[in-house]
Amino acid sequence: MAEDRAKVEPTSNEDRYQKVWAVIEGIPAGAVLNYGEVARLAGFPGRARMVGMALGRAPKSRQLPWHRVVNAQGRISFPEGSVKARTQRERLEAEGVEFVDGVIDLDRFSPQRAMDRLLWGP
DNA sequence: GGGCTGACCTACT
DNA sequence: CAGTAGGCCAGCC
Repeated sequence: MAEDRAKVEPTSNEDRYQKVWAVIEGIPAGAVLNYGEVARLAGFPGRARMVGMALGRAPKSRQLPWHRVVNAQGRISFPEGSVKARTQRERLEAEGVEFVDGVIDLDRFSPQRAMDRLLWGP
């Protein structure tokens, strides 16, 4: 019946956002992930845009480390010079993330590398 | 319900 | 290296 059809899609969008937020909360300080990677880790490959939505709709009470999410080119996805962009950059640099020409080396500042630094030092 | 937008990505030229 | 094209899909008219 119609109810069975409804159960084919058990997860609501709210649930999807919860998964996305959980992944973002798992990004260690000093590391960044791009939107597509967050989507993939949350179980939604190819849906990078959803991550942006989830971030925008995240409740303030959640205190997400939203600044650790950048785009696939390693650049901040807010208009350059905007308050948000500057805030994000400041927070990242405070954690040791380096910008070269406004670009972050995603490989060098991946969560994996961050964990390595934690264990082995810089 | 159709159309547009957007904190995006990959692949290809 | 830059620029384009197509894919993606939840919100919001």
